[in-house]
Amino acid sequence: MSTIRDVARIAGVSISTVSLTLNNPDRVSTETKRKVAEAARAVGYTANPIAQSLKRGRSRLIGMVVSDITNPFFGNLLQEIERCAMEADYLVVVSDTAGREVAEKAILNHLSGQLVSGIILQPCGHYLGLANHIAALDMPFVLFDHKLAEIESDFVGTDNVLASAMLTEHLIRLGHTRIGYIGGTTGLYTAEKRKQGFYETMKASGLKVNENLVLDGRYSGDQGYEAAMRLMTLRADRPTALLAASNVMALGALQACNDLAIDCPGEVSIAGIDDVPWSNVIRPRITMAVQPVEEMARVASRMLMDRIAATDPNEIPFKDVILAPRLVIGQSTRALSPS
Amino acid sequence: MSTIRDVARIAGVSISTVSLTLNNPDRVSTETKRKVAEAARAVGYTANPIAQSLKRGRSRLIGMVVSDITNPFFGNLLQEIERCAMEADYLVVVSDTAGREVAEKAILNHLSGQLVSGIILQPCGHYLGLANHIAALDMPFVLFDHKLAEIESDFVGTDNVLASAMLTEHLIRLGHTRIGYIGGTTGLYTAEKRKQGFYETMKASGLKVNENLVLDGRYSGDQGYEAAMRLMTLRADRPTALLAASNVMALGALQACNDLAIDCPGEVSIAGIDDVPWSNVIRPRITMAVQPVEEMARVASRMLMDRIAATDPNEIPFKDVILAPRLVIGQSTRALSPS
DNA sequence: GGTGTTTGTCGAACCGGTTCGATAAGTGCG
DNA sequence: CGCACTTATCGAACCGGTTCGACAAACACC
Repeated sequence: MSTIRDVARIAGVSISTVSLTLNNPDRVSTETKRKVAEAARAVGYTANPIAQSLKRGRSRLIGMVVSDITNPFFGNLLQEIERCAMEADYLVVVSDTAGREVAEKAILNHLSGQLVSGIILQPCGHYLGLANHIAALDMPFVLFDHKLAEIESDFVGTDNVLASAMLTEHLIRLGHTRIGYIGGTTGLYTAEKRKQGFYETMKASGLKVNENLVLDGRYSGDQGYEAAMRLMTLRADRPTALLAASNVMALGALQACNDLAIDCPGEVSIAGIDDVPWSNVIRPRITMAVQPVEEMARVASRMLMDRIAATDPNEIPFKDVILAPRLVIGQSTRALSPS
Repeated sequence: MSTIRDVARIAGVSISTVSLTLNNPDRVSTETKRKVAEAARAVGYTANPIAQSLKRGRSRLIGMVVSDITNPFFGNLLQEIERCAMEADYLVVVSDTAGREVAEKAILNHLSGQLVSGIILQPCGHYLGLANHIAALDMPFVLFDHKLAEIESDFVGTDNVLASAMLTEHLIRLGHTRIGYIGGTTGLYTAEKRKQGFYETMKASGLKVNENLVLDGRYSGDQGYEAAMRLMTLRADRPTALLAASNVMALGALQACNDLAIDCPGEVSIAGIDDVPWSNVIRPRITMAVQPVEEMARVASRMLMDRIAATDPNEIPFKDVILAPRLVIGQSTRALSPS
C-alpha cells in the first residue's frame, strides 16, 4: 500500500501539500495539482481510512442496532440503509440485541468504542437507563420504530395509531363489530400506539370494545397462535374478525384458525400490521397495513448523515418523521354474512 | 476520552509501560500492574481501537458480503455470525451485492480499504476476475454457499447434491416418476450441484429424466411461478410432483398450483430446498431439505477467526466443510394415488 | 521603492496507540 | 568480587494521515 509520503516524494512536494491538494484543491496551484494527481496515479494511492479516522476522531462506519435481524422487515430496511450508506461512502455495522436490554447496552458501548459516526437504533428496552445511556454516548442517533420519550433525538417511525385505525375501520365497514385484538408487548411504544388506534376507531364508530377479546400476543408467532386459539374457542360471542398488531402474530392467528378448521375468510376475517415476506404465496392473502420500509430507511439514513455532517450536531433541530402506512386488502377479510 | 498518556501520567510510569501492562502483563512487575490498573480505572481508560488498528494494520471488524440480505436464510446466518463475532470482540460489517458483480468488486475494495480483518463472502459472480480479485486483496476469506474452483480458500456449504437427492428419493418412494424440476440459475455452483443430485438419483432408481420437465427458475419466486405454470399446463404427461431448487421457487410453484386450482398435495406434490420463514403457517407445510444455518454460521466464523488469529494466515491448510441438510417432511408431498 | 496583502508551499506537531533497542537494577555463580 | 544473564522500565520511532503557523515570493497600491 502506498502512502501519502510516496506521493509527496514522487511529485517532489511536501506531504502537507499533497494532503492539501487532495482535500482542498482550490488552495493549490494548477501545476502542483497536476504533479500530485500524476504521482498519485503512478503509485496507485488511496488514502488510508483508518489514519483519517484516527485524526478526525471518527470512523466511516455507522451502526445499526435492531431487536431481531431475522425479521424480514429488518432485512428490507437494512438493505436500503446499506445502499444509502454506501453512496455516502459509509459502511454499516449491524448488531442484533435479540430483544435483550443487557445486550443492547453492551452493543452500544462496543459501537461507540469503535468510534462509529452515528447509530440507527431500534430500542428494545423501555427502561429508563437507556435514554441516559444514549445521551452519555454523545453521538448522532436516529431512533427507529420505538420512540423514547425521555430523550431528545431524531425519530423515524410509522403512524402506528393510523395503521391499526385503518384496519379497524376496514373491518367495521365490512360489518364486523366483535373484533378480537391481539396486541404487541404491553408497555412497548408501538404496541400501545397500535392498541390506541384500535380503541379510538371502535369508539368513533360507536362500538364498545369487549375487553375479553383483547389479548397480549407479545409480538411472537407462538403467542399470536395461542391468543387466537383462546379467542376462537370462546363459548359465547366468538369474534368474527381478528386484528393482530404484527405480521407474525397474524400468521400465528391464521394457523390457529386453520388448526381449528375455522375457515378464513369464511368464518373469520384476519388482518395484521406489517408486511409478510412472500405474502402473495400465503393463502389467503392477508389484509395488512404495510409500513413503507424503503422510505423509512432512506429518511433515517438521511437524517443520520445530515447530523453527522453538521459541524455542531446539536445545531440541527431534532425531528420526528412519522410515515403513513399503506392499506393492502387481501383475501383474509370479508364482509360479515348476515346470520 | 482519556488516553494512554493520561494513564501513564497518573500511574507515574511511561506510556510504553502502560501499553506493555495492558498487552503483556507477564512482563511487568506486580506493583506496576497495580498502579496501572488503578490509574486506568480512575480515568476510565479504554484503548482507542482506531489507533490500534492503524498501528496493527488491521481493524477489529469482519465483513460479511451476501447476494441478498432480504432472504431470511441470510437473516438467520447473520444473526449467528454476529453473535460469534461479538464473542471474539469483533463487529460485523454487512454488505449486500444485490447479485451484481460490479457492486461485489466495489464492496470488497471498500471493505479491504477499511482494513477489515477478514471476510465471509457468498460470491454472486462466477466470473473469472473475481478469484483474482480476492487473491489480490490478500486477506483471510471464507467462501460461503458458492464455491469458486479457481481459488484456494476456506469454504462452507451444504451438500447440495445430497439435498436434492434426498428430496428426489423421497418423491420416488412415494411413487412419483414424472417429476418436474425447477432449477436455480444455470451456471451457478449450487444450481448445478442441486440439479446433479436430481439427475443422479433418478438414474440410480432406473428412471429417465424427461428433459421437457426440467426448467430454469433462476432462483426467483416469479420465475418459479412461471416455470410451474408451464409444467402444470402441459397437455400430455403433466408431472405428478415438482422439485424446486430453492424455497422461494417452491412457494412460487405452490402459488401457481393454487391459481390453477390444482390441489397440492392431492394432485401434485411439491418439495423444495431451503427453509421458508414461518414455514409452519404456510399451508400445506412444504417438504424441504433444510440447510443447517446456525451450524454453517458457526463453522464459517470459527474458520475465519482461526485464520485471522494465525501468525501466518497461509500456514493453516484450507478446508472445505460440507454440511448435510436435514429432510423435513411436510404435507405438500403425498404418495401417488393409483390412477 | 517601501509597505501591506495575498498566494502557494512547507516543516512540525499531533491523533493514540505499539514495539524495538537501550539502560539500569537485580540475580546466580565461580 | 567480577562477570554473565535476566528482569523491569523507558525513550523514541513509527503507523498514515491532517492542520496550523511560518515564510518566501508575487502582487497591488500610494
